Parts: sequence; structure tokens; C-alpha cells
Amino acid sequence: MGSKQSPDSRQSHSTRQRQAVLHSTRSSPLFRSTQEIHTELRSAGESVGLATVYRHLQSLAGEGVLDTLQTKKGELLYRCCRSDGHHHHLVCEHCGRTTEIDGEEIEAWIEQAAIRHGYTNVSHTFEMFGLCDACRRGSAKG
Amino acid sequence: MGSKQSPDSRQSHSTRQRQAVLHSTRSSPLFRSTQEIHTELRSAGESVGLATVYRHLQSLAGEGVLDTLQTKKGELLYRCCRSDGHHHHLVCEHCGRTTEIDGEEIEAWIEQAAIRHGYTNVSHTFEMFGLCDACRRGSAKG
DNA sequence: GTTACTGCAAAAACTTTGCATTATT
DNA sequence: AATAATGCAAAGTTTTTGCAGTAAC
Repeated sequence: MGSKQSPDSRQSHSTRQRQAVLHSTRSSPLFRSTQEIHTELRSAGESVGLATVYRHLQSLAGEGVLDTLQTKKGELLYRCCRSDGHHHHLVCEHCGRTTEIDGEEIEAWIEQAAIRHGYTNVSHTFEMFGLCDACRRGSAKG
Repeated sequence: MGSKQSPDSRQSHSTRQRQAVLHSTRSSPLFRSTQEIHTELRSAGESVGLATVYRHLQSLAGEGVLDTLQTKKGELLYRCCRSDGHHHHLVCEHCGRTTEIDGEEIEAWIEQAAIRHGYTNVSHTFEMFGLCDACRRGSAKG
């Protein structure tokens, strides 16, 4: 179970653009959209095409080099992977800071629930959003 | 905690179009996209504009009348609510059938995890995808 | 009669694709 | 030199918006 086929990762040459994209994701602890990363690269003086950024982010995510996160509105965001195993994110909606959460308990729960309902080959999406401690203190609430 | 402000739900008049949209979501056990629902309505002879379907689905979801589900690729799907409380979905990727899962355990786990990391006002996204029993039997696997 | 909804079509936002050019191995 | 990546711009998708007309209360 769970044998991952090698994703179709073209884009394996080590080009300046690929390095730039990778470096950009490593330079920020936040998950960011393709467009944001592209803008950042341009601002930093890197000349990279938007399509190229799209291609590399997809490729890198497919290879497991980057983590992806889907916002509630459906945007796909990218960030460098911090850990190997399967994990989830606790994202501060105010500052964007992310805490990785080991999902063992949840995985077990999911497995149970799936079996109980006769499902197999189960995958899932799971993200948590909230207000981190620092932001709670900083931003007074009405 | 968790006091929901009333969403800005305009579209409160009971019009033929609103009824049609609502009826359509009730006529199918599956989560469907706005475009799919619009197409279905048109096929059924209902004259409804696409923008109107978008507006009503958003409105109804905001009011809690419809459930939403986000696919892995970011599409937002709608279906009539089956239960009041907070719950999650186990979606068959083959036939689209959905099983609602009470999320009490998971809610508790999330609460714990959030507190442990100093987060407050936590919300989450969580969906499970798999192959249901019927489809597993039906579709032979390589 | 007033207010809100509808539909169209235009616009907006985002992502993918074709192809000639350029860089990498 | 051969092969793959790049960049641009065009095309493809999906969702939102403006506004005149229409329906609901």
C-alpha cells in the first residue's frame, strides 16, 4: 500500500532558474503562491518567466522537494519541505507562520474511519488555520 | 469561541432560480461544481444564468444550507447538507459517493494540537478520499 | 412602488501550452 | 551536437462584476 510511482518529473537539469525557484522557497518559512514567488524572484533581480516558475514548482512538489498547501479558497501554495514523513500544518492566518504537526494520531484515526466504512486506498487533505500566540498578543481583538 | 458572524447573505428572496439551484443540489447525493449544476439545470429545462448559480451556491453555502467540499485540485463543490453538526467527508474517488463522518474525535485532537502550539481561533479543512467498497469490488485493479 | 434578483457579456484572475531560442550535458 | 529548459504571448479555465431589465415583496 502506498507505493508511489515516480512522478513525471521533467525539469531535471540544474539551471539557474530552477536554483532560483528552489532558493526562493527556502528563503521563506511561509507557503506562497506561484505568482508570489515569481514576483519575489523578479524583485530580487532574477529574470525568470512565470511559466517557468509554474513548471518548477509543480515539478519540485511532485518530486517531494516542496510541500504544498491548499488554502480554503483553493489556492495552491508551496514551501520547502521541513520533514520527510507525512505531516500537516498549523498556519497562522495573521502572520503566515507555519507549524508542522506530526500526523500519526490522525493517520491512525483516518485509517480506522476508512475501514469502518469499507473504504480503501484512502488519502486525505488536512490543514489547520488559526491565530498564533504572538499574533494573538499583538493584535487586540474587538 | 467560534461565534460565527452572519455571513453577508444577500439573495434572500425566494425566486424560481434560487429554488431551482436548491432543488438541484438536493436531487443529487454527490458534490458538484457550480458549472456542473448549471449545466444540469439547463439540461433540465430550467433557464438560469451561470452567474446566478454562482451567486446562489455561494449564498446558500454561507447560510449553512449547503455543504462545500474542496477537491485536491482546488475546485469547490456543493451539496445539500445532511447533518447539522460539524462533520467531514469520505469521498469515493471512483463513483463520487460520499459518507459523512462525525468529527468529534478529530475535533478534540485538533483542539489539543492547537493549544499545545499556542494557537487559538483554530479552524481546519479536512477531507478523505478513497475507493468505496462497491467500487473496489467492481473495478479490478492491475 | 421600491428593493432585490437575473442574465448577459465583459473583465479579471490564474494556469497551461506552443514554439522558436538558449542553455546544459 | 543533442536534448531539455526558457520565455513570451496566446489560449484555456473558472469566477466575478456592471448594469439594464425583471420579478418579488
